Amino acid sequence: MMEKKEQVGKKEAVYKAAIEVIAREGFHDATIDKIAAAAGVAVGTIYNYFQNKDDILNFIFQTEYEKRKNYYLEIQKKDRHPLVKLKLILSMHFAEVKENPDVYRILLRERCMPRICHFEGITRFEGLPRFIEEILADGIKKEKIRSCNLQIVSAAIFGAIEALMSRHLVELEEKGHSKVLDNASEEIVNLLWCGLSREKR
Amino acid sequence: MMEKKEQVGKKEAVYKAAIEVIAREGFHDATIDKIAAAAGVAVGTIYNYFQNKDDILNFIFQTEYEKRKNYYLEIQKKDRHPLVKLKLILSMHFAEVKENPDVYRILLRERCMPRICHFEGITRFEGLPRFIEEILADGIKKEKIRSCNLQIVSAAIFGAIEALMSRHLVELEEKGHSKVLDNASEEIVNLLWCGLSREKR
DNA sequence: ACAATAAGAGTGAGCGTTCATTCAAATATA
DNA sequence: TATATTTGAATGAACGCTCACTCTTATTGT
Repeated sequence: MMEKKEQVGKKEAVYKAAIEVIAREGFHDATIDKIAAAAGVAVGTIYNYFQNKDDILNFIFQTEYEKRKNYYLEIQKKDRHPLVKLKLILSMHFAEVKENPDVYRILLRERCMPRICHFEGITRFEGLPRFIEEILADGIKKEKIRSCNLQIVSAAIFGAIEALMSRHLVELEEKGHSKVLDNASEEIVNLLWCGLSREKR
Repeated sequence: MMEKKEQVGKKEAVYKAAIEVIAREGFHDATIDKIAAAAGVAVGTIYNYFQNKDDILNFIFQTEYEKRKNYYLEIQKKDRHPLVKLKLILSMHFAEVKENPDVYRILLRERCMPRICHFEGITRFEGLPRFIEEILADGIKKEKIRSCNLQIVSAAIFGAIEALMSRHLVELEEKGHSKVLDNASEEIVNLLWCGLSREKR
């Protein structure tokens, strides 16, 4: 009647199929043929929605980055103790990885692709620790936490988050289930608050 | 008739060339031709010392894993405070990444290859947090540090180490120099000991 | 002379990408 | 309403290129 024809969620279908296949086989072994088959679509069709194979991965990273960024921003502007904010970030990530393991398999595995210029989406992702840095900075300014080296501590926290999610996914693959993340956010926040010292406070 | 095989350090030459090329281009784009050229050797020669391309990467991981494992074991059996041991581990890694950035570019980037069965060397590497776990367990038993979830805390610490090294390498590539690791081990050990609380102890 | 090792052009499989063709729905025509 | 024409999404066989790996020949060492 008007507009284009029916592309009823074809891109969506390709997107979901790509996540499934790339998560299972890795980006390198995830051929266009496999993704097309999983999406129930012809090879050529994929190229109606994506420029090339790299573009698919980039799109995944972009999309998922936006989600996280928005959540980070929301948390950031709350008026809470910095460690409460950090706990929200931890819980968000841990809930997401439980709900969407495939996505995180990709984010964590393919994040370190070499090609410099391509994959803008990946480099964006590397900016997430920046949000943590700002939360810490704000907390120091408001004298809620002690002063520290922001770059180092924020990188360490983000690294810890990633490592725990990786650990969770490995356990999931090896044993079919995982309790790694069950108390992880409490444990980490507690560690960040009082450290490992035995003295009571 | 001197030895069973090998002429003067051909395997060593290939090994070093492989590290250089893989670090620069990533494993996928590091072709055998390039490695052979960098080693000043013919393609066929490489196959006298390595079964296939994967075997080269595996060998790198194996070799480098052994180095770290031995160092971890040495530290582990010292009679020191657990956080002193941890600091030694941090310092060792940070010194190594400064001295041998190419090796760590590979260890950190290619560590998350998908192929399950292959790359035994990589899965070995994933065992390193275990040593941290044991150091912590020992420290708790001897009442040097408070009790905590070993799996979570050790994974977090190892993740923090990796993240800081990655950060260092990125800065190095972007700006040509990096001070990220200059005070990193002190900062992290301090964080592990007293956390971010403002209260004095 | 005889292994042992090096050499590197050749080979074939795999895969990303293209493009001529198809065909059902949308629109125009009568 | 019935029929002709246009449109462009979908298709998938074919293409071309990139490697990992092989194999025959050359070189080196004893």
